[in-house]
Amino acid sequence: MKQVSIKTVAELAGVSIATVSRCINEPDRVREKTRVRVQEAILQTGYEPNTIARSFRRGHTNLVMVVLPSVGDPFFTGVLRGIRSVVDAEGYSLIISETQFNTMNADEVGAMLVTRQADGVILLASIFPFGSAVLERAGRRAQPIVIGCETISAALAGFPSVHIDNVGAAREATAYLQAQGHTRIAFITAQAGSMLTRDREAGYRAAMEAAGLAVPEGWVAEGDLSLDGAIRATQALLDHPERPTAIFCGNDEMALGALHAARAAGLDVPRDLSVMGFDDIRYAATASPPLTTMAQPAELIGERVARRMLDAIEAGHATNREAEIVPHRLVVRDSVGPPPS
Amino acid sequence: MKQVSIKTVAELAGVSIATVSRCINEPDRVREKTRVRVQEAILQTGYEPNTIARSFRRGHTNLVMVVLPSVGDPFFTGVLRGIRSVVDAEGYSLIISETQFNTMNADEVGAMLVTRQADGVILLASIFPFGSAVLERAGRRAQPIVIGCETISAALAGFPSVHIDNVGAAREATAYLQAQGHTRIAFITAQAGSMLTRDREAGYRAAMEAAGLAVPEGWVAEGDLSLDGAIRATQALLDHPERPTAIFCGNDEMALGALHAARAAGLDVPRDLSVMGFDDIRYAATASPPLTTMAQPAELIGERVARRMLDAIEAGHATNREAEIVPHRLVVRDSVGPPPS
DNA sequence: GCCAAAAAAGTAAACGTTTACATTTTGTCC
DNA sequence: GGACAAAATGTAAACGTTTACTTTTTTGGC
Repeated sequence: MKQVSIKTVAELAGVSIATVSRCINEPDRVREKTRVRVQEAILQTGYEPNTIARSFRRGHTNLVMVVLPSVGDPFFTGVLRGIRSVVDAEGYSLIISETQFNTMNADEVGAMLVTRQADGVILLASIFPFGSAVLERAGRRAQPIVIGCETISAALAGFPSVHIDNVGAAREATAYLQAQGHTRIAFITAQAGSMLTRDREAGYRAAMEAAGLAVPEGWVAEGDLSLDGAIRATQALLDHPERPTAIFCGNDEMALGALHAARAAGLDVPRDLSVMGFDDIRYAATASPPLTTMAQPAELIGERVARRMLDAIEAGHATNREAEIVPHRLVVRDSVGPPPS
Repeated sequence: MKQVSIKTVAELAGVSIATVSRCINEPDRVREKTRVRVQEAILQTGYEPNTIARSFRRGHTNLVMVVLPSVGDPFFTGVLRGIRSVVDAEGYSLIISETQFNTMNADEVGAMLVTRQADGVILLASIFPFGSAVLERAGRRAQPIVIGCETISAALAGFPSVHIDNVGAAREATAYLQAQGHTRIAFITAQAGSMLTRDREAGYRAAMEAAGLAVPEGWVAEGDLSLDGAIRATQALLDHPERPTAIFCGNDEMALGALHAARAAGLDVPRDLSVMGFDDIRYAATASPPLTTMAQPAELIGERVARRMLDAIEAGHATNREAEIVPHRLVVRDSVGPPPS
């Protein structure tokens, strides 16, 4: 069956295809009488403009690509919600690519851009190697990349970015644990090599050093960013010869795992062990016990990132390449208490 | 700066554009010597094929649209992972549209298809009104819709679908609660009008009726599919003059909320109250207490749905319009026990 | 009713690819 | 080395829009 194109409509309405196109895109420029005739023809034929042809002609797709570790991570879900709220309003759709916490090949991202599949790319996950290919190409085309993750942006001065001060926030979280009396504080990080919790680990270490506290070998455990990984990491920590009295987790998902592992080991949180999270995902408040955590404004980050992306697309290049720092906030609930005496 | 097109490459390599195109798409059909010359020209110019032009010419986008309530719902995250695993391998990308648990306007879905923005649509959320427009148009174009949710497919005989037997599964879950000795079993459903838990509610009611048990007014509470909604619903249930001894939740997210509400009310689960979930999301096993739930094979559903979508795209029409039923499975953990005496 | 200006509509090219068909080159066999 | 088939390459059209430019029609003032 043949596609009904603008030509079909034009013939039925007895006008030229240009007029039909104008009826759709700038109705003010055509006479009322013709307009209704064309409208009728459109209805009658069931015509819908062919998006591909339109994109082709216009040179853009109205598609924004988002690269993130996983849509299932509640933190990224929040960021995504923010992104969606702004791009939706402007008629853009989202192509979502998940790295599953691996490092995405930069060439894939570059290809996406250079290949014009998307009008821009929002990077919430680390890609590798950063540098030459992507930068050069994206630059040459003036196609926008906006970043929503500090550790990436650090490596990439010159790209617009939106994020919290991860180092500072982690330092504050650690300091809060110290203020409760803890001196034996462990940290659960992502797998080695991942950049996702790198700054948080740095903040943790800085706070420990500032307080003159040691971080023995083994106190920084790899939790894989997952529930299961964190359960294993917590078990290892509880078996450590110098068992910590508090565990600071690189994200809330892992904190949920730590809570479970502690419970499974017969420990009461926070009486026997304190657990601190990071992100403030929606499950944090209803965890048992409710999780004390460092909140990131996920949705706000998403909104800002998307706004800047759209501005850049509009302008044809990134107008503002600065890093924008959004506020973090300590949320005190019940998973942190004084250390056992 | 002008876009590097196939023409640029052709000129540099001293061949026609057709040859360049062939080098890319059917390299066997060009002589070794020419091929390397063209390859060099491609490298030298940094040429990448323009995806839009290619899609335009080929008539498809290699994009599949997925319409779902929310990517943040762990059940749908699982389905999505399954979908992605199969479409990735075939070079398709995913456009994801979230309805946020509202009913999506069918016209939007129809437009997406008819407009050729995507090669097919996978429907995991209800859209409304189902019928005329979408059906007719999708049918006319032979553009594929595949459904991964029974309550939609029920309304839509004739579209391929993959799902569990929701009614049966809910009946079994309810029967399991009855087998533990419960007679006062409540149900937390989605908001009124939502189709998402409709069949599960039907299964619950059927099991109650089969056992000759009453379902007093107010025992089917609206939980909104969210943590907060379920917390409110649970509170209402606990205040009910005929307080139930077990609560069966339409999905695990709500069961997590119920667990929290019970704890907040000073109740011990399962000693004072039993809670049964549905889906077996990844947080179910680490909840406190670990959640007894009816598992759906989320990832499998995703894989099957995607496979059928791709087959349909390939064939140009849905080859197999049957509903495919995948198995459910009761997962017994610790949130259900005998009723308090 | 005529004229100029403004508004409306039409014509045709262009976007970058792929591909049917035509042409040229290569290889093989005698 | 000539004839012929097969392989390689080239030519040009087509996909459905949008839009710069041109032509036609309408409007309004006299």
